[in-house]
Amino acid sequence: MDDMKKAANSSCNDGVLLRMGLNDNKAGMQGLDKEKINKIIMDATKGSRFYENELKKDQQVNQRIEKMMQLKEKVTTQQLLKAQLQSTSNYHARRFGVRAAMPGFIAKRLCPHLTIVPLNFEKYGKVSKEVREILAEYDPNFMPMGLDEAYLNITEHLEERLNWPEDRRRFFFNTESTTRIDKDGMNMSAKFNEGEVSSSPVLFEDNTSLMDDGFEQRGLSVENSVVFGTSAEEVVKEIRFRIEQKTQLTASAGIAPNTMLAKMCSDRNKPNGQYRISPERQAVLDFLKDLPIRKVPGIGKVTEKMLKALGIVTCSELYQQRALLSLLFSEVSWRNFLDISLGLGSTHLEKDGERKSMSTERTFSEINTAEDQYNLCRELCRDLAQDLQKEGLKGKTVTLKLKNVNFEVKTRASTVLSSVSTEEEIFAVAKDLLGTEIDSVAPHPLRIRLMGVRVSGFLTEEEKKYQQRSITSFLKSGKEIGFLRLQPEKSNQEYFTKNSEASHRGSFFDQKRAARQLNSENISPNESRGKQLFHDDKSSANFVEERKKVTDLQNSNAREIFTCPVCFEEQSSNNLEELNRHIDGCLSGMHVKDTVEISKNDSSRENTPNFLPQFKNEHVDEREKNNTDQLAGTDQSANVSDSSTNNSTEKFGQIIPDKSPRERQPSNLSDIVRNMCMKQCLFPKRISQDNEDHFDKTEQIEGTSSSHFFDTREDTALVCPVCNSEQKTTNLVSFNRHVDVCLNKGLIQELTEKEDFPTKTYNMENSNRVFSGCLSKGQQCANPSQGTKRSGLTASQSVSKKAKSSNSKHTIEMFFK
DNA sequence: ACTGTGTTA
DNA sequence: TCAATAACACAGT
Repeated sequence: MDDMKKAANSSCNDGVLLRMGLNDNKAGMQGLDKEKINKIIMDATKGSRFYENELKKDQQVNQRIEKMMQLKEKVTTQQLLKAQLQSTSNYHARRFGVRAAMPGFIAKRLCPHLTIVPLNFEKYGKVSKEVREILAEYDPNFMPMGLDEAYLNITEHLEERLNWPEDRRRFFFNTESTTRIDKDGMNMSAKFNEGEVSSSPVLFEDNTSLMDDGFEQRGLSVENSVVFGTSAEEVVKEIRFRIEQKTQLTASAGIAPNTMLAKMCSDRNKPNGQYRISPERQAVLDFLKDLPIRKVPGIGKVTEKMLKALGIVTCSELYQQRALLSLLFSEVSWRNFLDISLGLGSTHLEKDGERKSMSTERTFSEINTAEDQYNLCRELCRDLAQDLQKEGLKGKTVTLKLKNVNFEVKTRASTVLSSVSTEEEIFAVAKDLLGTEIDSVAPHPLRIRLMGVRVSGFLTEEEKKYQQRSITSFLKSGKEIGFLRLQPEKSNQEYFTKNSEASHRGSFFDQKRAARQLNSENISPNESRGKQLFHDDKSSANFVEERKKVTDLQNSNAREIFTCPVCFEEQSSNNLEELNRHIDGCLSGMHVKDTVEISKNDSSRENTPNFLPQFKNEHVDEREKNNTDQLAGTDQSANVSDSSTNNSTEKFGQIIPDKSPRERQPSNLSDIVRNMCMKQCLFPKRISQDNEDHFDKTEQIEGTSSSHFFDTREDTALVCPVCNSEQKTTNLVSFNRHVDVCLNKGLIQELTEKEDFPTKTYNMENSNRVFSGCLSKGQQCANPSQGTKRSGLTASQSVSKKAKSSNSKHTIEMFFK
């Protein structure tokens, strides 16, 4: 405990150095003299405004940590125990809760044997077509990430490759600049075999004995060539070899069963090497065991520091402290932490979605006159407008970013009702924001060193369509006059700019000028008329957009046939909304059914929100067992709800009360565990018997009693994402159950053996009271599915996409994403 | 829902 | 190394 306090109150110097990124946990710094560099930078920056600001920021972080530690002090043993149970079961319920919705989808999400290869190019290369061409040979769907990284799934390539003749795996050293390449070649071979887990001894041997006339004729002798094997490692070596031969760029790579691990792998042998984590559970855990959390993508210096204050440095500690983390951090965060500690990551390479914002910003030496600032602002708007138009984007929100000479950053945003894209349109908004800021420091000048403009809130593709349709139909229909009468002029003004300059500053002339600017490229020889027309035009578009949205939707698309993921009936519909309505209907129908089936107990419901998810799960599982026919529907409804928005989860929680009070309030720990195990059918026999044999038995029993709905259609083997072992069953119900078991394994063990509990000082003798206690009203409710907000101690993470998708409504997009 | 700040890559 | 760009989480309103 004292250690943690010390860590939290770490000195300012430490903090600043941390902030400045001088922390050698990340690869690449190992060889450098950290102390020396720190000193140099300290000397260079001490006393500067920059340095002062870094200090300030660091103190803010320290405050956050302090707050967190205070919170931690208040955490009771009871809460921790409760959290221990919940964190794991809620976690798995949510993460794998989508189960039955779509067999194929799930199977793909959980099981594929992926090999993902991020390539980190050493030099900042124009990773031009050439490279890309090479990568596409191994995975046509490879995903470039930024300029210097790409993920590819070479699973299929590996299969094909097994049958390839050797010549197809033979590559030549570049012969054009012989001397250099020879040298490179030697370096390459040396590096290839250096420090790699299972480098192939065959590589660079055996080649000399083969002579081939064809090669000789082309001036390519086998001495100048390499044959690569058929393993994943060999493939990646081949890729790196080819890239280097073609582009002179070296790359490091990682091979692992998911993106997160692959990324960390590629970090391992950074300069010019590769590393592989085999997809066995133990290999993953070994890799993670002593891995500093800082290495995990998404965990930056702040998160690192905060976790360090809790005594967490490695990924395994992240797992050990999961109960505490679930109390101190937001749900998104701690689930991400748990994901990390279990080595779970995304196994499919999703195309990154549509962009959400576009911005441009510039740093400069101090600018403090309003005139310069406005000019600069206009310039930024011009640049941004160009970029926007290149991608054909229009956005509703304009954000101005300012950094003053003290390095303090401010952003000011304004959302307008009609989306903007031209220089004038953007500037019209941005200049107001800028004006407000200038005014706010008046009579002092606004002294800035950075200005940026961002546009966000883009129309979605569909919205674009409607708008275009609306505008064109509007123009054609010639109903302007009728519409004009509906909208008084004043509201038109406000329609365009919410922060209308007229409202707080800006004179009449300002308005005039702004209007002129806006109109300059539009139309209208007559100024006043032009202004009117301009605004009216915008407003009309909006009006039409809103009014016609529904009808446009209905008329827009040809009828298509979808299969409802809930009732599995084919739905012929001409738009998504209709379909979604159907699905919602299906889902709520299920809810109603559930409600009727389960007796409601209001008094206990209020007292037991914390256990809902667990019992929800039980509830489902029990019926999976007892009534396979009905099960298909109810299970799906439950699980779809699981993955849906907080709203619907909440609703779900309220509608579905749990079981009888006796079960809800077990009198002691072992009762809880026993109940849990029996209800969830996780451990048919004695829970302390926690071995692999168990899984098989479980599967055999359940495999026979499960509905066909849950059978995977494909012949793909299911691989448990937790233990990474291939499962014999093709039945998703039993497969999911296996995953449950895996996830709960450690927990159950801990609870039964009463050891390995995060902080050993917690008194387990309290356990008898823990659960009744935590059901009382006064207790802090930490149930995530109830939407309880925690204080902002959270760290963000790149899983957000995951989080988002599991938060999306039960719309069809979710299933066909 | 929108805005503003902070973290991360 | 540093600036620029983008995404996202969270909190406050």
